[in-house]
Amino acid sequence: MQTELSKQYNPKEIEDKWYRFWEEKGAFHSTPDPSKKPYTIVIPPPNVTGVLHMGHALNNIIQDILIRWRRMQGYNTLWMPGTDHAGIATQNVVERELAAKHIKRTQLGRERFIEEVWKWKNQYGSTIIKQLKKIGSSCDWERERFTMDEGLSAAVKETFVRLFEKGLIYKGKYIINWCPRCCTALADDEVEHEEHEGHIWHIKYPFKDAPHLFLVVATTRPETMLGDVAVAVNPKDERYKEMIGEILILPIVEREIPIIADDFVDPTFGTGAVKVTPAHDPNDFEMGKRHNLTPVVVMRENGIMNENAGDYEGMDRFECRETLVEDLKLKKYIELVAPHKHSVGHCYRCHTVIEPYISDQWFVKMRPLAEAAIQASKRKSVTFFPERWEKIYLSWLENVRDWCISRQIWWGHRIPAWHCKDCSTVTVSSDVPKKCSKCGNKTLKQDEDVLDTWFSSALWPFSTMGWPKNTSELKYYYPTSTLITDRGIIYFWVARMVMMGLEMMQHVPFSNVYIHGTILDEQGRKMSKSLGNGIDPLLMIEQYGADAVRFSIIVLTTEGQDIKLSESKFEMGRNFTNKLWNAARFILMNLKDEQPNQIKFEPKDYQFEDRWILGRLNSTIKSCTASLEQFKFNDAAMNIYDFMWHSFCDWYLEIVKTRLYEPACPKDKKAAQTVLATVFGHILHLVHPFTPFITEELWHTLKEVASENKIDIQKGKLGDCLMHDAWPVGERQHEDMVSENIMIILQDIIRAIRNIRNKMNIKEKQKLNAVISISSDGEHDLKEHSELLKRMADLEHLEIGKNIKKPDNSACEVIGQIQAFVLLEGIIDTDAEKERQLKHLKQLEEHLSIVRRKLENKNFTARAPVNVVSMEQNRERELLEQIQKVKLILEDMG
RNA sequence: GGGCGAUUAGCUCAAUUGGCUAGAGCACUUGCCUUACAAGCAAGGGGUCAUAGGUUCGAGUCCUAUAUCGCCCA
Repeated sequence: MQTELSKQYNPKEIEDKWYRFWEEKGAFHSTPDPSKKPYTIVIPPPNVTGVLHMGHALNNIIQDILIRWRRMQGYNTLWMPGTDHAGIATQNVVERELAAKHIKRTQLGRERFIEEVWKWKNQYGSTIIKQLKKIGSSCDWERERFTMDEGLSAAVKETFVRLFEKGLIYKGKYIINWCPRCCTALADDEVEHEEHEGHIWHIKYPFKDAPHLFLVVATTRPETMLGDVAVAVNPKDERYKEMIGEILILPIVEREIPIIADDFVDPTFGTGAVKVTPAHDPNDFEMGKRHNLTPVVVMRENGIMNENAGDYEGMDRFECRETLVEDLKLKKYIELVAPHKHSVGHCYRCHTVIEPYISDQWFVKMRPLAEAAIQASKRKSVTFFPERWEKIYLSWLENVRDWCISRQIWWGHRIPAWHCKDCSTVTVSSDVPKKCSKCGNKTLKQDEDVLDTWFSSALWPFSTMGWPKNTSELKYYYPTSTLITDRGIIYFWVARMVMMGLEMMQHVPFSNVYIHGTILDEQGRKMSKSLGNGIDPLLMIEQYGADAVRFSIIVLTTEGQDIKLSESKFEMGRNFTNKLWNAARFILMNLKDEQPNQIKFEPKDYQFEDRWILGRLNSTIKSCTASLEQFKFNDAAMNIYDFMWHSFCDWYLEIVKTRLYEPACPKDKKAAQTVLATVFGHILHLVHPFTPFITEELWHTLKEVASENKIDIQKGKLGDCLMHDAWPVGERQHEDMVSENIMIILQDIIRAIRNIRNKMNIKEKQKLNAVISISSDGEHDLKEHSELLKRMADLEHLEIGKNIKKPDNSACEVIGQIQAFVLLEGIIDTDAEKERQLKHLKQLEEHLSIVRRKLENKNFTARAPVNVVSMEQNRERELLEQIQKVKLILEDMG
């Protein structure tokens, strides 16, 4: 192995290598093992048509962090991967490809078209999987599933049959959301509503018996009037009370339609009289049922007007609207046209305006299923993080209507229902039935429709484990642990998985749901193809490395908040990985010994800085683990970042250099080397879930160089790769608040001296002399560390003592009870020094006044907890002392 | 119309659930190519915590309004 590292980290040299290494070792693979606790995540299956975007990246980085962390903690972790067949989306993609070759799907026929889709899937379907590997996802690829594969198809059929037999699936003619471009029904939540600046037309409907009199109705979709079968008013509406039961003549069509009374009509909307079009409006459909009206369908499936539209037959629905309005105007049937803002539904796959349409469809009866899902979250069998999403989940379940599951497309799970040619009985079965279940006739025809893709996705947490077979996987891994997803599919997917899990498995599919934020562009807009504001994660990986992308994204991810992203944000992660790399470079250079010996040393041989860094490491391990347990990924990442950079590199590495370069004795050097390598090894472990590639690379090198040089970096046995190594655990023996507190004081003193040096324009290399005076008893503690102080502050001579008087020609800094004097004979800038002291005095006095304001408040001293009061009292005393010192210095300067 | 979220340094975000002088990263200023790292080092400057009330000994944090922006549902 190469142990000489380049000056700058180059992710390209190592990332693919390690991914291959892990995959070849089968390092991601999990098998049921009852002696270990499982930790399971099922991936939100991306569409086979999908290409990795930043949202996927974030989603999968989080999953990978959890999986890698839990794996290191000793759980038997399974991250179940796979893709979704995305019925409409995939069919659209393949249709578009065929269209380029001037082929229509209908020309091919169902079977040949489906062959084409499979061909497409086999060629392009793995694109997103390859991309997931690029970002380092440690999925169990041996178990990769696809919603259309054999096992999952069996699960879909089984579920359909069971629900049907239980009466939870039914077929019937209802108003559904129809996409005239995709030519299929959609579920309610597959419709996206948008505010449109439209119009409202007030149309005059003449009375049959008095053609010069009119009833005026208001509509935003005038073309549907062709299908009107009544006009409705509120029975309590005084204006129309007398007219109920009268007959109107539908303009243009000249159909006779009655005026009916229905409580549903809102008298304050429009004119208070509404046209009733049961075939083209959900409310009117219900009203039609209540009044026994026969719906008139005026549109074909593709949005073209049909024979019931009379002269408008053959026109597109919007063309019809325009023409019809013109005709109504000409014939003076329009009373008023007003601009009107209203929400219009669009197909979530192709954005075509949705048409409410009466049609024969399959439905899942949602109430009983939803009720169980509601109870599950109320008793906390499923917990949302952040918890506010529970309300969103509940409100959907509480108001959900029956789910239209049939789609009039070809790509998907064909409904396992067969219609008898003779008695038209429907036989539902997971195998092809030989005869009609009622009349025994053998000529059966399978239902043409396929199921909503979300129907199969809803089964994902158990269908991927082999259900309906009772596999060992199912027994071991189900229910899964955590689901990580975006808020956009709480209804589509999360709620439906809970319903199906409860119904089919009698158990929720996961105990925790973590909802992460959405990635936005710099201006806070959603990233979209049409805006062209997306950032390609693969391009970013190419430029900055996968680890840098992962780390940057995670640092930006504060719990559940959206993330404004720009390319430059990735520099942060790149700098972090480069810092890690160079820290490793330094350590590796300094572990190398000409004649490595097994030098024995005891814990008592550890120096102050060793104890300090081990203590800091210990608390970092604890806080980092605690953050991960609470899904606070950015806190965990920043914790390690801060420790690695600002404690380990900035201070420990610098302090320890003398021990490496000019050791007092071999033991001392060995101790420093051991601590250096041990702490860095732990850092690599802690960072590994965030930046798996670079840490794996550095760990292997570190391990090798350490063992060559007989440096024991980890008690116990070492794993063969970092990703299978144990997650660090905090150890009491390393807790060391004493060293931590002393180090804070030493750092303050060093910073103070450096500050003076800087303010007085003294070159860094120029050695200075200094005096440190302390007004309390801590002088021995300070004296013990005088070598550290001298080295870190670049001092030649240092005198430490109690209450030493300010030396002449010195600049001073007051740090609590300590005064640091830097002797500057001939170089001191008196004015600058005076200014510094005055500024400090002002700060101290301001602070004192804040503290005094509190203490002078009798209510404060009486009611605040004693510790808070005594804290303020101590502070007052300290401030007074410091002010005194600064004043003396100023006096001394004249 | 209903619900949710956001508003803190020039920018992007934190703040352990009400208690030290509100912290990071980027940007900025000054000085350094100091043999791990200029993707770096050292030292700095920078905040009326959206606004107005209220609760409290004490509010960025809790309550009530208001404003602006965003998301979801109808």
